[in-house]
Amino acid sequence: MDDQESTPAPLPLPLPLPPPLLSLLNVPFLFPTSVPSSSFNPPLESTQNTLPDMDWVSLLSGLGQENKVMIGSGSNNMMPENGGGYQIQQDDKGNKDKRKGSRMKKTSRPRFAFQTRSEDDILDDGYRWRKYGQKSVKNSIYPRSYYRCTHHTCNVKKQIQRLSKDTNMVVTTYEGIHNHPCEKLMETLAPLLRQFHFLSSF
DNA sequence: CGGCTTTGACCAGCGC
DNA sequence: GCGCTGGTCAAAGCCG
Repeated sequence: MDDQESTPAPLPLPLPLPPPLLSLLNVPFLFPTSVPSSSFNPPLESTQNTLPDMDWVSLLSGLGQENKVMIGSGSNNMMPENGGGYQIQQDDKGNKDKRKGSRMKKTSRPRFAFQTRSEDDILDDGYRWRKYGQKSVKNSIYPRSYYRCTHHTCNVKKQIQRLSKDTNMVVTTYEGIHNHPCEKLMETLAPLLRQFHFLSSF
């Protein structure tokens, strides 16, 4: 049913790319484009440096702590490989949820959580999202919002939650990989691609 | 009128 | 087994 379950491992990229580009490359990593890169903060510098009021386990759950992969810090902390986010994976044994249909809580899809400093809850990552739920969560005065990609064949979800102790901080968790190009990006890049194609023909 | 948000209800996982 | 919690559904309402 869900053909995203067999997604290949993320490609190591030399530079951090905006989400639409990463999506085109089928790389399950996103970082905010609507905030200055200088204000971007990876959720962890190391596994010890957790946010005091952020329930990361809960936010990234559905997998259980034993299945959570925390990637250490590195020189390029924009990259998930270098600690720019959590990558959540799950082995076959972990997928023991017996729920039917879309109420499945546990998935084997990759998850990435990113912390951004922004006044806007919703980061413009180039994709269209439809909100399908909002829940108040424990230990946070702000609710958690649930979004789904509006593309017909795309099943990517994201959760957005603002930190109660640092109200400028927004934690965005992406689940799954877009299986379609970003419309906004394609519109933006079309002239550039044409130019590139023209120049490369020489 | 279609697409989206809001929001209460429902359901399953988990800890005790 | 029970209660709490998180994730999702779906009806109702809003908006362009």
